[in-house]
Amino acid sequence: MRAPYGLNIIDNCLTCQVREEHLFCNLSRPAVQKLNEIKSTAVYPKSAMLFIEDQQPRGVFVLCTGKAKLSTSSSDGKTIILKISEPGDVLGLNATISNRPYEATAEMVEPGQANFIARDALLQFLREHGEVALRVAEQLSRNYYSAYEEIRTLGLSNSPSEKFAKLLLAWSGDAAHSADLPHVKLTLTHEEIAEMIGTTRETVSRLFSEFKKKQLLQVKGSTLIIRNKLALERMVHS
Amino acid sequence: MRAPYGLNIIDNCLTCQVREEHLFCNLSRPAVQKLNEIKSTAVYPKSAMLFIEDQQPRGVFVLCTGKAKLSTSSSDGKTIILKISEPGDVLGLNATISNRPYEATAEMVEPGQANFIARDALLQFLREHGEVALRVAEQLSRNYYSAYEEIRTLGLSNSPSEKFAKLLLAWSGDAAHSADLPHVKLTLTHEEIAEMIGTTRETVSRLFSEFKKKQLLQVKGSTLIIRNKLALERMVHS
DNA sequence: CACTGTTCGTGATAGCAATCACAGGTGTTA
DNA sequence: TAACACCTGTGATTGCTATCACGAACAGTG
Repeated sequence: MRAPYGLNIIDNCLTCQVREEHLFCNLSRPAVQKLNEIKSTAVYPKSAMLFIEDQQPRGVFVLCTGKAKLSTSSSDGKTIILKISEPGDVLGLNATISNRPYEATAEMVEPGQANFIARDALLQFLREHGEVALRVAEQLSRNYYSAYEEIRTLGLSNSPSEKFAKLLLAWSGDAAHSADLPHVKLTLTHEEIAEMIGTTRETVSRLFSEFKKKQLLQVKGSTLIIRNKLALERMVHS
Repeated sequence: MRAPYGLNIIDNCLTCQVREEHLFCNLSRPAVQKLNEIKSTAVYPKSAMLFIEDQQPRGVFVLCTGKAKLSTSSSDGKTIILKISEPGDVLGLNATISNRPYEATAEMVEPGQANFIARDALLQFLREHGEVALRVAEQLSRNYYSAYEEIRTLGLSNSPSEKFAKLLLAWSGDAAHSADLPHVKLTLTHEEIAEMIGTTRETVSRLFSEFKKKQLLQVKGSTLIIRNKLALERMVHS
């Protein structure tokens, strides 16, 4: 895994190509310029920690390439995964804005690149560019919504099968379709899936078996195929 | 309950006396002035709905007096209570900022008074007063943190007793102490408590019995006394 | 290729909490 | 004061899932 990190750094990933809703997109020319001055780009290997729960916030990370896992854990070792962040996501924004400790740990699950913006520089920047502060508010609001969804999932659906179905549907949402069936690349272990839906590894294993038997899904190597999206939606039925 | 609502309207509760962290506090003179122009005050009876889940956001409510219950529910009737809002809290901010449907229902559990600020006026106001936009970001960030805590509670602690202990500790946090023991006014039904910790009414009843027997708490009329805070903290042990 | 560590599948068991059922309280209205 | 609606306590039962236990599959490494 000692690949040539440091090579092929994407020059300017703040100007995003991907999704419109991202922070730092479609900004005024001077704002973009200033951002480029205060950001610094780095490349991270797999399982690198961008930041760790309870650390004082140093600043935000804008993920350019790769994926990062956001998780939190309790004193007795139990862990929950809150989100798998994709390129374009801004990590550590809440902690940085409110100057509270990072509420989660961000760990790269795939090697990738991220821009770092130090807290002081960011706040200064926001004060100078009021337009962007509102964008930050919107981003925080989106963060809140996804946290909120998480609460609904954990609080309202008690059975693991329901939560598992919900997760599969979320995955199939941003999946490639081939022959009309959504295909998802399976990058998480059963253990990690368990941490996402608040259950145990064994239960996830059994859920896979059960869902395969019911023709809801199919696994080919590391590719997961959703075979009956409708049935999954009925299980969630909310 | 047909009390003389409309009387005794607190003149200007936006300028807050209570807590410094509240939005709309310590603003510049012109900002306060403008706020007073665009707000409108109303009085709500018990169980009045300020807004309902999935409605298009009309604007934000700043609670002046009384308490409001924020809840969300699934199609099969299960409900979770997210938060009991106190005077000074801003309700509906996320939905209003991001122009998505209200994510929860806000219902008055005690009669009270609230200021309403319509969405358009608020956004206009924020654009004109960049200073406040950052404050809004901070507020959203706080909202996120409490949502986050909720996730941790629901996701990391599986047993109802643990969650119940956590709730009691949260209550005792802002409680009056008499003879060194925290006293809490019990305004919620067991049903509602159950909805806060994601369990059933019966289980809450049993938890009360169990905790009484273990000398952890005591109930006198509608007053709840925490008798052994330390033991509760050990149960949560995080 | 043997070795080691991780991931995965699945049986057996036990315990906890949801569910159902019902009786005793409390408060409110006519 | 009677009637009613709601809240509270508690028993009995059942089902689900965490836990323990083990072996198989797999990947990386010397």
